[in-house]
Amino acid sequence: MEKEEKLRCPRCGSINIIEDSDTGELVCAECGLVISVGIASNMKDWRAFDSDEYVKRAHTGAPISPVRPSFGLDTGIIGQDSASKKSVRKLRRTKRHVSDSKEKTIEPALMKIKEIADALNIPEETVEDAARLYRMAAHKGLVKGRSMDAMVAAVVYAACRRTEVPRTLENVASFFNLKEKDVGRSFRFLFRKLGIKIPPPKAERYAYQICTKLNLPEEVAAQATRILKIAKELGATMGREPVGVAAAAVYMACNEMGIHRTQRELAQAAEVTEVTVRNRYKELLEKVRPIWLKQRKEGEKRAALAEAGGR
DNA sequence: TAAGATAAGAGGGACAT
DNA sequence: ATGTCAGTCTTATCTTA
Repeated sequence: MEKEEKLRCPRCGSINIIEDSDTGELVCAECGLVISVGIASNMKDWRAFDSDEYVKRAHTGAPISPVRPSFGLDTGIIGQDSASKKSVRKLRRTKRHVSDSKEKTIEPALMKIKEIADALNIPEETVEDAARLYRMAAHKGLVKGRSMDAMVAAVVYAACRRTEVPRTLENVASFFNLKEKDVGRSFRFLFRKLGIKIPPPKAERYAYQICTKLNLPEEVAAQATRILKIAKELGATMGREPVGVAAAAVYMACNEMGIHRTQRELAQAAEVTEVTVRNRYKELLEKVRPIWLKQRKEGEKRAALAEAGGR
C-alpha cells in the first residue's frame, strides 16, 4: 500500500515514509513529520501533548523569540510567503498521483479545506498541512463512515495547531455548523489513531491575536509575552487553557501600562468567560507579577545605562 | 458598572479494573 | 470497554466597591 523508502523518520524512527508526489516532500506516515522540506523547520517542539505535560517538561532555555510572529486574523500579515498561487495549484493537482480511488474521494475534502481557509484567513502553509493530514487519514481508512465535515474540521484545526496559527475549535466548528465538542472528538480520535502528537497551542500566539482584536499597541503584546514567559517558567500555566492565560496576561499588561480595558472585553476577545480571565489573572497577580515588575525595572535600568553610555 | 466570589454541571485525561 | 478521580472551565447568581 504505502510507499516505503530506506529512510527513517528522525522523530519516531518509523520506516513508513510516504512521498508526496506533488511537492516532493517526504512525510512520515506514522507521525506526520515532514522530513525533507516544508513546515518541519517551523515546528520545533513535539514532545508534549496537553497543557500539563507541556509545562512539566518545559524545555528549559530556548526563549520563545517574540520576533514578529505572524499572528494572522484580519491583519495584512498573512501573505508573507508569496507562494500562494503555487500551493493552490499544488492542491488542485492531486489527481495525478496514485491511481486508486482513494485520491478521488479526497478531492471534495480538499476543496472544503480551501473554503474554510478562505473564511478564516488561514495561511497557505497551514492549508497544505491540513491537506496532508487529511490524506494521511484517508489512506489509513479513518475517514470512511464518518462525517466529512467533522474530519475536515479536525485536520484544519490540527494544522492550525501544528503551524501555530491561533484558531480555536470554536472558530473551526462554527464554519461547519458543528459543535465544538464534536470537532474536538474527531480531532482526538483522528490523531490518536494516526499516532501524531500535536503540541499545545502557545499562549503567546493568542496574546498577539487578542491585542490585534482590541487594537492594543504592540508594546502591550510585548509585555504580555514577557508575562507569559515568566508564567511558564513558574509553572503557573500548568493545565490551564492557553487562551485564557493569554487573555489574563494581556489584561495585566494593560493595567500596568495605564490602558483601560475591562475583563469583559478581554474575555470576549479571547472567547472565554470573564470568570476564567479573573481566575487566571488572580494567579498571575500572585505568582508572576512580582517577578515581572522586577524584571521590568532591571530592564529599564539597563536601557538607561546603555543610553547614557552611548552618548 | 466593573470586578470578585461561589456553586453546580459538563467534558475530557489519567489511571485502574 | 467502563468507571472513578482530580482538576478545569462554563453558566448562573450574588456580593462588593
